[in-house]
Amino acid sequence: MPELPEVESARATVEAGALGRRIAAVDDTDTWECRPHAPGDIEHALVGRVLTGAFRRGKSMWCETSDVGGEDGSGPVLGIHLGMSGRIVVTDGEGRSIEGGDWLGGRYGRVADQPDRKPEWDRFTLRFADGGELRLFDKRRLGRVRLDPDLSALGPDAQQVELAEFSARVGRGTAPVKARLLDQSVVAGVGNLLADETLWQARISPRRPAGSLAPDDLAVLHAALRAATEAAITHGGVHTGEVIEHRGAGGHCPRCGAELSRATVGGRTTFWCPEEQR
DNA sequence: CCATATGTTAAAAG
DNA sequence: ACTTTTAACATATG
Repeated sequence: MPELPEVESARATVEAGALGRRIAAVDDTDTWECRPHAPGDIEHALVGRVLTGAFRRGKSMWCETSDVGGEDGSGPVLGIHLGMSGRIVVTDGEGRSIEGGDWLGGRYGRVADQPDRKPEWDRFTLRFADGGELRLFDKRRLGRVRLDPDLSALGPDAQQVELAEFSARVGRGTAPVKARLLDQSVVAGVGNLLADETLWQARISPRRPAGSLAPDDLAVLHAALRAATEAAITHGGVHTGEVIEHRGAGGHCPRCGAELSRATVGGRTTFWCPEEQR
């Protein structure tokens, strides 16, 4: 699931439910997701501390920490990447999950049950002194947890980048514009589905060389990215995009009815409307 | 067995 | 040297 909107929901969940709770134990024994740390490294860094803030840039999120009663951010930083299938679950002392965010009516601190998940897919766990937990469960195991992550290679956040910088970064090169949108060092946060939705909204072909886009094209693309991102956050995920539900064999454009084209662009399966997207 | 999957990245190619 | 593409990564599912 995770593209920028899902990571933002995860960040909001951590912010709403996990801050200020004393960390009593840590399971960091998955040496793949916690690489290059050895088992116990993250545990020793975090036990006895509390999370003091949850932040995000693109698809990367991180939590600042402190000693109990200490100054916010004085402890190590806990970096989390959800990979292809990772999700965050925060539970209260009774085992009920806590969700935060501006989606589905904008209720903060909502308590809800967590659907289908298997315990063996838990890859990393913080156990709080009150009995609750913060878990990363990740079916495909491509997520990552690490201390003091290096985020210097990330471009500006796709939700916040302004038009001038967006145009300068995206509107150059010979690669297909979709490949540039997917490049996290150009702009951070756009994944395969959000790219397709954005390009569909902007009526721009994913195959257009990025450098061929006129300033007006880039302005439309920028607006479409902002709109698609905001809508996905509000509606609960990138899968709620207008064209996303039509991605698949025999899918048709929900605007004009033309059959969607399918090809690999930027290394990923891509759907677009051959009539409207030029 | 083959293809597919909402991500990242090292290596190869251009 | 810089940009672009491909393959590999670990795992599940149809």
